[in-house]
Amino acid sequence: MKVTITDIAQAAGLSPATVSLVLNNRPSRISESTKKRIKVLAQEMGYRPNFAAVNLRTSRSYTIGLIVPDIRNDHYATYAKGLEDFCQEMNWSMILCTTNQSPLREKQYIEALYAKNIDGIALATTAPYADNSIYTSNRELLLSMKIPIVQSDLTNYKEPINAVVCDHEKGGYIATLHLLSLGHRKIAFITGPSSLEAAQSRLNGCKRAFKSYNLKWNDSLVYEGDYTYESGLNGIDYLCDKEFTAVFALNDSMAYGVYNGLSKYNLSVPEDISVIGYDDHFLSAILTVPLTTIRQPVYEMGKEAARILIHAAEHPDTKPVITSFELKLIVRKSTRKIN
Amino acid sequence: MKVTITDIAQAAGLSPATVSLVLNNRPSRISESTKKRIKVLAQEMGYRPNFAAVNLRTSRSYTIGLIVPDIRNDHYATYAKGLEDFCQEMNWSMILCTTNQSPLREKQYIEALYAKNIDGIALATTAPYADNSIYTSNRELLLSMKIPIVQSDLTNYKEPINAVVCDHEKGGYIATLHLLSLGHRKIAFITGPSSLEAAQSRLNGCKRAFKSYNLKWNDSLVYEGDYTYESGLNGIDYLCDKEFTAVFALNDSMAYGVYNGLSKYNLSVPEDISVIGYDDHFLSAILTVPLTTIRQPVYEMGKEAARILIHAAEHPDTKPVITSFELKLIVRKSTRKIN
DNA sequence: AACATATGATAAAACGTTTTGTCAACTTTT
DNA sequence: AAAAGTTGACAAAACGTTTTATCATATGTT
Repeated sequence: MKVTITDIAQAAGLSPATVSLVLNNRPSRISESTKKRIKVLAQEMGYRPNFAAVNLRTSRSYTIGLIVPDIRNDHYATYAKGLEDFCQEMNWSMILCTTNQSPLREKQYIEALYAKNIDGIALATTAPYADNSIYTSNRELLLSMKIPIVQSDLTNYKEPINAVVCDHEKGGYIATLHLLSLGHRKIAFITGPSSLEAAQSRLNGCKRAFKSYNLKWNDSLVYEGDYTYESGLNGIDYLCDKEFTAVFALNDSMAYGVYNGLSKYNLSVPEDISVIGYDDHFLSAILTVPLTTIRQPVYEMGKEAARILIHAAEHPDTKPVITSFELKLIVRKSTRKIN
Repeated sequence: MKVTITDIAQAAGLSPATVSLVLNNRPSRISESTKKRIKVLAQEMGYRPNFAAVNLRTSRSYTIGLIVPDIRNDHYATYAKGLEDFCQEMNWSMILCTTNQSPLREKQYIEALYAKNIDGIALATTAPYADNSIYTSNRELLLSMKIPIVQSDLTNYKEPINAVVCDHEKGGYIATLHLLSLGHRKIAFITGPSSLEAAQSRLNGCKRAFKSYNLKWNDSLVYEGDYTYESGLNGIDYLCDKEFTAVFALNDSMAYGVYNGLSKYNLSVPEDISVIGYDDHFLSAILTVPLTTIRQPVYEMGKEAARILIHAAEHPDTKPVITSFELKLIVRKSTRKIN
């Protein structure tokens, strides 16, 4: 059987109260000698606190929930790892919830986490799903629960919330600038869904780079993808009869599609077409033609998200914070100077 | 504030006992009319059970723990997704624990999960780590806790345990057979760590295929890798002065290393060298030269693992089961017939 | 009319903690 | 020697459920 605080109290000839006080290092007037005695005893008897009891009594679970669309996606896996590593350091736990982009499933998770007295929720689902109304009501549900939350890559809530973000406008800007500085002028863009805040920002950055070079923006060289490999392929099919020397795929998955799409038309990277991605997926470094891309410090964002959540759980009156991370251009072999 | 069973009881002019009985659909002699009344009231008042209380009272948490080396690894992410999807269907939760291959961290997790009254543990860490003794003592700790566990890809415990496995000997066999049937006779092997049961089995399957063709096995064409991309690269460096027409990398990551290693020596796939991998990583299909490989139904294994765990938690006296899954040869473009 | 049975619901204990106000036994001060 | 202060520890309630034995009341049987 499990050994409880009462068992220890009995063995030591003390009361459960005393044992609890000592084991939690609570300010109290217990003598050093009994403190030592209890700690030794707890060690010897192999005491492990029963978290269900702690949780019930304190309504704290020392657990956070992570809600992501898909854990197989490297981006979310890395984020999860960051969160989880920090939780481990703090002796907290993380419940993983994957929604498969279903707002209904998201709702179920939110309610389930609530029932478990979760101490914080990291929300990594940003997409306004097809059924926007449930998506929105989920945000409201979340806010009404008064549980600390931290959102990634999104800040447009009604009330201020914790968030970890990158300046994607700048990301789009520096990537485009890279291509421009290599001499490219006819640049094709394969974007993310225009409904996403971050996707919009990236594109705005691209446009700003064009402006800074006094170049005219050409909408016909823009293809709206959906961040999938396939949409990268489709993008090239759409672009094939247009004139361009470089492609900016606004995430790496689409860049892979671009690679294969180009090779279908016998165009090689970077000889014929330069390609730049966004995300720095771990694969991008080991492709036959390593991909130039923008790196988001996703792992660090995950860690910071956990830090924010745990801090907010322990100091209920902290104001929401938004932590912004730097993006970095990683130049590899897929982009080259022309002319 | 949260609405409790007592609140509902009060509102209905009944006792908490009655409400609990009804809400859990327990066999009882409560009249249909009160049942309905309670259910309606619970709905209206937005009742959510407090799991901490349930957990404390029943010492059931309706939660399983998943222990993996690294969630960024596609294999484990897919496995996790399988588990998590099934948990979601059953309204259970999954706590994610990533060990980074540290047996100490594994131990901490096992103890933390125990403290949370976890109902089952899916162990996906198979590697006898550097410090074998902790690794082993962790298995014993796990067994001594009398919590249902399900191990993947490993069966050599002291006592029988639940497991989900593939017949890797057969996997090695059919992959090698594929190469042999294409006319290859000088085949190089880049294996996994010989300390791993599954890696050993795969290699045994390769040897059996050779025997079935009455061919002599050549140890000098075997390079022991460690399942990483780099060891695929290193394998080619080791093999470069040997004669071979095909490489069997015993996982896909190493196969990617092989691709790049070969291109370093100006050898192309499959014209000069055929390459076959193992795992069917999602990338293998979208490489410029799509990789022939052996597919493990990892997602299904994850689902089955969850099913086993939940069933074992609900029927404590079930005998351990070992579910075996079929491997499948996926022929793509990286292997070709010669002569 | 007296007893047995069926029906509907409840009282109360228990799960293992945390926490606060209280208490007894010393020690110091007056 | 009485009062005041200090020290060390505890009693008891509370958190929100689940569960079992029990209790009225109503219905049926002889």
